[in-house]
Amino acid sequence: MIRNSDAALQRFLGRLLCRSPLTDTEQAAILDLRGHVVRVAAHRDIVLPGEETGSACLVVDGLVARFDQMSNGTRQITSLYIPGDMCDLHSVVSPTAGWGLTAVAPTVTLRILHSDLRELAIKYPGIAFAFWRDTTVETSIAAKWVSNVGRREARSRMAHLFCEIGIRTERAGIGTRNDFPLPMTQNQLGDALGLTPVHVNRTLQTLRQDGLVATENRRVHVARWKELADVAEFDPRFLLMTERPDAVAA
Amino acid sequence: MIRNSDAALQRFLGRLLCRSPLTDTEQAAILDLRGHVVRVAAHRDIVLPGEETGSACLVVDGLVARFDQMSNGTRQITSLYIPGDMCDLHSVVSPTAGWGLTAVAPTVTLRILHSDLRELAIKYPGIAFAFWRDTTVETSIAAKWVSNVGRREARSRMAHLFCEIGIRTERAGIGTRNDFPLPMTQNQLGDALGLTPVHVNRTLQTLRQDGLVATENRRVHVARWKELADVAEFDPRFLLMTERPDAVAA
DNA sequence: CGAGGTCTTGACGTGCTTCAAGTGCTGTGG
DNA sequence: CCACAGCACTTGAAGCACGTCAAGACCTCG
Repeated sequence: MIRNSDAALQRFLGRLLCRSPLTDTEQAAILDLRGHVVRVAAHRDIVLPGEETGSACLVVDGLVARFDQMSNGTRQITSLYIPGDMCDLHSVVSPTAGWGLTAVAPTVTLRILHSDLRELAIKYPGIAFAFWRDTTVETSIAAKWVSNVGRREARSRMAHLFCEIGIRTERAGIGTRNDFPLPMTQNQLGDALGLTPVHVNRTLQTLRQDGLVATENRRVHVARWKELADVAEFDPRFLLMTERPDAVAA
Repeated sequence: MIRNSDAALQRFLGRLLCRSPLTDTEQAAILDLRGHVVRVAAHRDIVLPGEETGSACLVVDGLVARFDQMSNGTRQITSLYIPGDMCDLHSVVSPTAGWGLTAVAPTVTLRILHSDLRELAIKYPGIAFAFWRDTTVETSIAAKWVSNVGRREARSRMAHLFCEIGIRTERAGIGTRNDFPLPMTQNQLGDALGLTPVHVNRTLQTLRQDGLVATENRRVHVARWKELADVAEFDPRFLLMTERPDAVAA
């Protein structure tokens, strides 16, 4: 249990360091954060739309989604959080807005008090900047999702999501861009892409038939990264990683 | 000229104060910011996709859009900035990502050095938090755009944009929710909503025919706010205004 | 007075949705 | 160890929202 949460904090720190320099003291302060571990079953909501919580939610294992819900009950996933991501970092400065959080797959989370995070940000300006910078990553990804959903057809849209998650999981050390876990049902994939489950299914089939990706056991295997990225018109700059993720071989 | 920029800083300060408390000293520091005024003609790009700049861009007058460009040249607008908004506040902590900025209408901007803003954030922690909080508003709006484009049909989507801009312009003191400037062509409206200009035209017509809105001279007149908000399923919480914007009469 | 952008309209095509049914898997209780 | 319930996935057929193409009207400004 403690092992898990330490590993998660380490991963969170890695994510911050990927974009922001932090002194040893600051790094130690991050790793000293405490929270309690909460396990959530797949398809269980963690925070209901509009609900306010006093703690942020660090993903230790599994997959979490932020979603918006329409009045007819259909959902749109607006961001995905993989292990090492802090779901509610922005709520340190802003109370929750009307979004919900749900466990896409069986998930382990570490709940960390907003007040603890806020204290850290006040005490260490470097951490405040790192946190701020980390939330801009979310903005950038959200903006990309807008153009993805607004201007690309299903096939390209799905390819783009695969590329994004591939790079992010690789960066988090959970998989490689060519083979990574994506524990979502086709239904949830539809919620993320703004498509119906039926069309997700058919679109996925075309990607498979063209030999671009294979899926098995909730993992995505990318057979030809370059071609997939072409279909997606994928430009990784929006992920705001200072190390060029392009560098790695395709 | 100086008058203009003072008014813009005042408006920017008002926007910050709407969500963050600032001491008198901090407020004065914001108002003391200096920049140079740049006028931009309609349809002129301010920052090209991928370009980096050393200054943020405060909208004094007009309308600015952030956009993403597909390889075939089509654009998707990912955020709109009205007078008093700072376009590139997040680039104080993150270099530009691949987005472009364009003047939707004839626009006056005030360019403020990132370094000046960063200094302010370092010197006054209250300002750092206010800036951070301000960027979370952008995230929240972007997330709402995802669900808007992903899960709503054209009519509802357009209604939602009108509601959003109505509330934001009202808050900025530029108009009321029932009558506000929206200096966009139907083409640009399509770029914001993920629709073709032709379909924007037809959709707008249905809203007009149903007596919900009227447009003239680049202004939107909302005839029946309540009904428009219903069509949009508009819930203003995502704008993160501490004062309840609902309070005002419909 | 002409050029070019903006808006409008019509006809037609298509990507995606909807509805409906059926298959296969997995886990659970008798 | 089998029966069955429930969910995920798959497939087909039909419909609709929106895109595409094309042309014409209107407006503004040089």
